[in-house]
Amino acid sequence: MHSVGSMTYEAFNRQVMVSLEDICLEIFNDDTSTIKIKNPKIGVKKLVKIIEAALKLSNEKGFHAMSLRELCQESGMSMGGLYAYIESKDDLPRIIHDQGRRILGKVMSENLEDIRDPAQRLEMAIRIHLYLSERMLPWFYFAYMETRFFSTDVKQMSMSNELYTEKIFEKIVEDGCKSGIFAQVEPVFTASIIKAMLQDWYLKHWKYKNRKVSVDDYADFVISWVNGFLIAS
Amino acid sequence: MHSVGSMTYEAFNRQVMVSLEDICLEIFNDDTSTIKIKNPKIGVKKLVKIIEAALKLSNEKGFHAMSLRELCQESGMSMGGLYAYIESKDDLPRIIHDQGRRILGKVMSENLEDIRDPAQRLEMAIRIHLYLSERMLPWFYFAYMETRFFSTDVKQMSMSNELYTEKIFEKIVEDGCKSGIFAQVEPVFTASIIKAMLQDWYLKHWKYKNRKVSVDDYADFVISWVNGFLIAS
DNA sequence: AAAAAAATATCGAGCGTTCGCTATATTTTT
DNA sequence: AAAAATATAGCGAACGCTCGATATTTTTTT
Repeated sequence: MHSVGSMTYEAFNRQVMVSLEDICLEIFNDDTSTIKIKNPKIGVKKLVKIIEAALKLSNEKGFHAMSLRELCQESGMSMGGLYAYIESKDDLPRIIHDQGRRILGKVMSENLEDIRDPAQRLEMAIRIHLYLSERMLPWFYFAYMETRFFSTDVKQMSMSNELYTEKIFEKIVEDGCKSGIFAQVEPVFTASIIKAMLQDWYLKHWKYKNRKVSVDDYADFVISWVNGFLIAS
Repeated sequence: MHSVGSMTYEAFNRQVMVSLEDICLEIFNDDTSTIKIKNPKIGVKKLVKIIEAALKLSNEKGFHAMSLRELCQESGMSMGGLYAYIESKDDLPRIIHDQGRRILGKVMSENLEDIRDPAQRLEMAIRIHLYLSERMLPWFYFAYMETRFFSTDVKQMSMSNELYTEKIFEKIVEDGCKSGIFAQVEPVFTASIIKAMLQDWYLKHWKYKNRKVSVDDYADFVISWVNGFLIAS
């Protein structure tokens, strides 16, 4: 069994390798119908640039307000060139969500699979989620703020993503309650509120940055709060 | 001193009168330079329709994606008619924020002014904020989701709004710590997290509606969680 | 290994459409 | 009839998107 007491953001960064290139290669190989580029070396490199530029501009001024001409300038390509990678502007959110979903799923399951104790599992889940959102902040922000604008299928993809995370916390709390380690609480409610705390980190990032609160500080505080409720009460 | 134990959403609705007409009359009287309508009876009525329509469409598809032609159709007026009430599309967020800020400030201060006990004061602040956000859900959603897109002055107005609320909670927690009623906690952190919980109510409203969680249920749960942390630990 | 040919990737001007906005005409109210 | 409010037609600009031309890379031939 793992010892999770010493997990920090620094350790997370050393341990968890999520290369944007790797994920973009997967997307490149999957989306052969929309991506008209053959050479993976070229395609992946540009895909990375497109996603980074789209996230940057969308988070600054909103996806709708971002024009494709701006996106071209930011990612260093032309209108025509861009359209070798997407079929329409609405393709972008799908590509971006694809990328995030793959990483989130991979990292969460990898880090939780061999921790059995509910309290340790809960702490690890909270830390991993916070650390990953710190590392992929633009993606988390985008996924939260822009989802409501998109087509039904992208919206559903995003919602299932959200429920996936929430279910993880529900399950842990439920197990902890059953085994008597946690107090008898409502798992659905509890998971909701834990999630709200985790989201506050990436939605109000500027606030915590201004106050010089590190992600480790925040993680410690959330965990102490959750434990205060689940164990003391 | 008030007894706050029995405060419910129903009681809030009976007690707290926030008429959209009244607020729009105030806006109408203040914005004489931008609003070119003379007759208050006509002007206020249309102003209400414009605000309601703008909130509805913005929350559905985003402020940027909402065209003024759609807004005209939804509010039952023509392009020319609309421009008797606004100088530009960017006027709308300012008017909407104006309206919300007035109500929020009024309701919060009115309901908190004569409660001294920190625990009661905290509970009342949580309930009032939740109940008000339930009643003015489109406004709260709009204020949260669209702020980042707007001009500097509207953005600052919105941020000062946010800090105003946060300061209320900070102050209460601080007082409670000093007087020994609450455990020794970090007021800034604690206020942040309480705020995150309150925001979750109006940001994820569909989720709680699906689960048939009423705003009273949610308020009870938040308060029990906060008390669990502030008093038990 | 150099040259020619083919395949791949990039470019940017320009398409039709819709945007925010306004000048002018018309209707309604006083 | 004067004033106030509304409706309409249309402006220039910017939008998403396309397409023929061009540059670059890879493959084939000599």
